[in-house]
Amino acid sequence: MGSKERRGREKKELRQVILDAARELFLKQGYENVSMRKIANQIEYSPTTIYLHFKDKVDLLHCLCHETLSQLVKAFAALSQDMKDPVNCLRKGLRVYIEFGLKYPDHYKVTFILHPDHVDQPGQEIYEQTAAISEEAFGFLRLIVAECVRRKKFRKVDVETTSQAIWSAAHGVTSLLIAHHEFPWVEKNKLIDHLIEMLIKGLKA
Amino acid sequence: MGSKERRGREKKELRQVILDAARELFLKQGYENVSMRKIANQIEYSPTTIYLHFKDKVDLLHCLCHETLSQLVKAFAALSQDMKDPVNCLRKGLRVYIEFGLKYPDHYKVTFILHPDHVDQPGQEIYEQTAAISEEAFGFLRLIVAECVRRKKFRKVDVETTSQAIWSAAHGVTSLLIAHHEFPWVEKNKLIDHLIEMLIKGLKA
Amino acid sequence: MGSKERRGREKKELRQVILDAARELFLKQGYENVSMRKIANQIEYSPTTIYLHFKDKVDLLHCLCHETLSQLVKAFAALSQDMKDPVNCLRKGLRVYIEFGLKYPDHYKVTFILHPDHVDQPGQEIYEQTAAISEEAFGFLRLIVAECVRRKKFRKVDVETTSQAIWSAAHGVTSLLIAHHEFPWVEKNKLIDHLIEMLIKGLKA
Amino acid sequence: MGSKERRGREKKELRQVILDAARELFLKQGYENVSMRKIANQIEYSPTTIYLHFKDKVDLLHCLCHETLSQLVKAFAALSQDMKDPVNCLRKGLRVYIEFGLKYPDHYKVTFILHPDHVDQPGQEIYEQTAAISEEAFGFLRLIVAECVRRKKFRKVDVETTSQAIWSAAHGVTSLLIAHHEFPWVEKNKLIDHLIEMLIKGLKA
DNA sequence: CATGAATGAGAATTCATTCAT
DNA sequence: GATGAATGAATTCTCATTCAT
Repeated sequence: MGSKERRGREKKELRQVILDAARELFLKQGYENVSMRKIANQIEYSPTTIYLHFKDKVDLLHCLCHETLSQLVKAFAALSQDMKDPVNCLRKGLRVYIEFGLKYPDHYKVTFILHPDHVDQPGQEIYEQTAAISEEAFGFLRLIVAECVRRKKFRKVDVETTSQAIWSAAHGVTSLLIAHHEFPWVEKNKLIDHLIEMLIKGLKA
Repeated sequence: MGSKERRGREKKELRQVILDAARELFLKQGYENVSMRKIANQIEYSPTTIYLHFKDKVDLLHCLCHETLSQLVKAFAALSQDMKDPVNCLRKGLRVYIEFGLKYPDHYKVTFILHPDHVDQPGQEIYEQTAAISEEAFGFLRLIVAECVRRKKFRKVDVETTSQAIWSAAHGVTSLLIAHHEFPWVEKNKLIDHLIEMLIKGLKA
Repeated sequence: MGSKERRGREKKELRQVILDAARELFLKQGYENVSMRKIANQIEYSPTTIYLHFKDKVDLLHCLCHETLSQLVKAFAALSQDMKDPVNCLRKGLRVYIEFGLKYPDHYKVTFILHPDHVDQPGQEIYEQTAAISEEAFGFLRLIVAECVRRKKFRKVDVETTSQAIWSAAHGVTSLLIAHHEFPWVEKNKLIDHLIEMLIKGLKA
Repeated sequence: MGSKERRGREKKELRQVILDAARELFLKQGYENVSMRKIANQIEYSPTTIYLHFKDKVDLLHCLCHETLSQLVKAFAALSQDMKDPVNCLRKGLRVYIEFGLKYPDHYKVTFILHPDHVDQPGQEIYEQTAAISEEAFGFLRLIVAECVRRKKFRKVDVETTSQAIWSAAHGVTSLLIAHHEFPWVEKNKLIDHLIEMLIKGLKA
């Protein structure tokens, strides 16, 4: 039943196939509502097979997060290459961050929303990795804000405080949009743009 | 096993005891990871008893949110009595909101952070109630922003969009401060004030 | 909720009110699917109250059966008063029996279909009563058949064997119609009449 | 507790083991009073295991019925090969049916007696299957009756109605003999023969 | 590398019933 | 006579996971 044909998908490494399926399902149904069996069915392998590639369900999620955080970092890295216009760079960076959250709400939740206590287990290798890469991502923000200040695009604000405040605001929209579907939000992009512009205006020299 | 002693809290209404226990557990372990049985064990009653007070698990969550929102609404109502200086009123309002969250992180998390969205089933009575009171709370913000615009303290921004953006930002700090203790935050009040001022500056006429 | 108003029903004895409600519910939903609470809600009393009048759920059912069997016996008794035309009397008697079963399928099931083992507990007073009244009912059939033979309306068949065979046939339609809703039966009355006439024809002198 | 030894019946397909245990329990205690756990305990497997072989409890019941009906169909098929004397064929067919029930009372009860009707959900695959095979079995009876009429052995009765009436009668004896051991029946074969002859006489041309 | 079979633990929920009042 | 509060036991069913192969 099901795990027979394994329709002609390109020979991606199975590990990646699993990750992709899991991501898709977590996204559609939420981490807690996706069972290993569902993932297995989706990819037409047996549940057992997943355990050959991932220690357990949490591991799967962490790998997913790591993967996606890497993408975020890459996107940030690309962005901060070109710092000719640091304000625009910040603008774009925030967009990227927020959209990243909206696209992978479950990874976002795990990484930025949930209390780490019951998902992360400090001390585990994968946890350290996630923490590190997460810090790395924040570094870009700090960098860009610093550049804005250095180039007098922004008032002479405290870089750390400002970066944290900006992150907070960006996290705010992201998480609310993710968690509160039922609220009568104005058009999503309008909201996001408005917030970003407010922040930038509030910092302009 | 356990349901024998029921330490000296017999007087508190059982309903409230359940709500408190549920909130605490939902927070520590996440809504999906808390079973009715766990709640029952916590309060040293049988699982069945919970069903005498709440229709089901979702009902429990909704009641929890409702409770929190009611308190918040009360605080806002007091504030918006005096609108002489609407900008200051907004400032204070945001402070109130954020501090409310920091003071009652449990309530805040359950209401604004956890909120598994498959839990909302439009059409159910309790859903409408929560939606209504949530709308009521947000209404205060909208009111104040509108007043700021009307009195030309703010640019001619769209009131709804702006209100949502402000709420987002406020929620951002609140939730990050609550959930990410481990992050090397700058001094809490400094961060909060900085964010609030940024927002206000970004809106000034 | 619910047990407050107890709408203006005539002051039947509560016991009877419970019996009537239970009969109705058992009928509509089946014995196993009716909870004491459902019955209580129906009559707008508390579940506890039912236990003031009936030992337990099985007791309730037995009382119901007894009540209805009494009616059956009464109907038979009335019928067998007038034996001018014993064949017609048999015809009517079978009709009464079958329709009784179709009208009170749960009582019928308990009394005639289910293996007594797990519902009846020989030795209990109520069980003996039901057995006795059941035997009483069969007696009428025996009586009528005997009369048909005596008056040469029927061939010289063995009365006991014939009575048992007739009962078997009547029980057959009744129980199949009750238990096999899904079968594409011809019109119910047509089937019943046809069977009865077949039986009678098969016995005619 | 218990699921350790799994006495020497490892070879029988587990699926069949489950079916047998379920049949036995459904019979002794009634479908509604048998839990998946009870079945599991009986066979000394975990409840979960049952779900590897059957979708749910209803599925189990349906498979049980299907199994029984298949056997009956086979027996009928053999019989209706030779239709030289259709009346005699009917006689034999009824005998086969009744004796089948008496020989395998467990199968018979589950299929024809218990059958909680809320269990049938038209539209489900298994339901259609059961309906089909049930129809198939009944088809033999219809066939034979039709032949009796066609060859003027019987009056010009409605074939469908007559077939249903005959089945009803046959079911009647079978089920009463199975379920009501305690009744003072005349000699079993005498009763059966008497009923069959009555039916046939009642139909003769 | 992959799986089929199996399981222990636990999920939400409902039930018949009792007890103190 | 009636009830509100409470419960132990049971229900169906799902889950993450493991083990022998």
